[in-house]
Amino acid sequence: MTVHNCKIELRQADLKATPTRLAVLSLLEKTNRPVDVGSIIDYLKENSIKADPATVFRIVNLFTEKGLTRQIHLNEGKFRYEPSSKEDHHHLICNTCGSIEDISDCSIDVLVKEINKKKKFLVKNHSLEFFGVCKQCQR
Amino acid sequence: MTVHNCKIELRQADLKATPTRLAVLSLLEKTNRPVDVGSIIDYLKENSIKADPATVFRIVNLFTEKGLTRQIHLNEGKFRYEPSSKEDHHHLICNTCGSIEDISDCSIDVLVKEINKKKKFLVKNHSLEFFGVCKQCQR
DNA sequence: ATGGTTGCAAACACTTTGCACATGA
DNA sequence: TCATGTGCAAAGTGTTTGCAACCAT
Repeated sequence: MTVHNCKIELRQADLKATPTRLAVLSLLEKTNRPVDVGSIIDYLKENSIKADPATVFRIVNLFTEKGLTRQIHLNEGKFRYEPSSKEDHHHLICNTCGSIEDISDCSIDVLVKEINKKKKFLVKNHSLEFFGVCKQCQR
Repeated sequence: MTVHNCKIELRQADLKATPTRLAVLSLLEKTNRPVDVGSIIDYLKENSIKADPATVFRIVNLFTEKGLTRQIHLNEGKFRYEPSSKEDHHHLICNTCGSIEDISDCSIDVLVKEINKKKKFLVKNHSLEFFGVCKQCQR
């Protein structure tokens, strides 16, 4: 996702395209794992974009509100964010090395339908994460 | 779960049965939804058991470590705890009224097996929560 | 020009930690 | 008695907020 594309994406969400927002969005787009605010700040620093933590929190909250990103939680004490341009998926989190792998072919829809029928509960979204040991760490 | 049973449970986990621990454990056992530390402290206050927040955090962490409780996260900024005596289950969280309903008949095992086969990832545990609108709030 | 965006400082919520004292077994 | 549990105070994260200055459109 180029910076130009990010600009368009921001405009479509009715957001001004400031340097910090562009940087955050393109970082999220290009990183293949959910990112927390701390890492975003580090990344910005490395790229000589100075931004206050408060601003970054405001940005990710706004992005999430506008549907540009998803807020996810991997049982840490903090939230992570990933672009909602990625198709709906879930994660395999390795407790040993901390790697995060995506899985997308999740047949959760069946469950959702069943819940709707049995419990009359209208599922809007769900979180599903798997914790364990990745292939590399198993030896 | 009686206080006496809680004593036994604590002893089995190699933990001294102090008044605060007994109270926390029996609260968790008798409450039918996952409880956060704030609520535990409120409950203790109401029952004139004075306990420092630090102590309560230590207690739930110890309980979780010893396998007496499970730590769960419902996309809030904090953790909740439930007794692991309850069979493995998941939750339906209503975004409107905040109600939390259990669902236990979750056919996730199939998924877990598939992940193991396809990705060679060894799943130790998983989190699965559904967010949406409960029956009552749908009108 | 002006309304949305940011930096700064302060505050907040949740959680952990060190240490001295207290207590259950 | 003595290892273990607790209270208190302090500090550490992660996150939000108010306000004045700033900047993208």
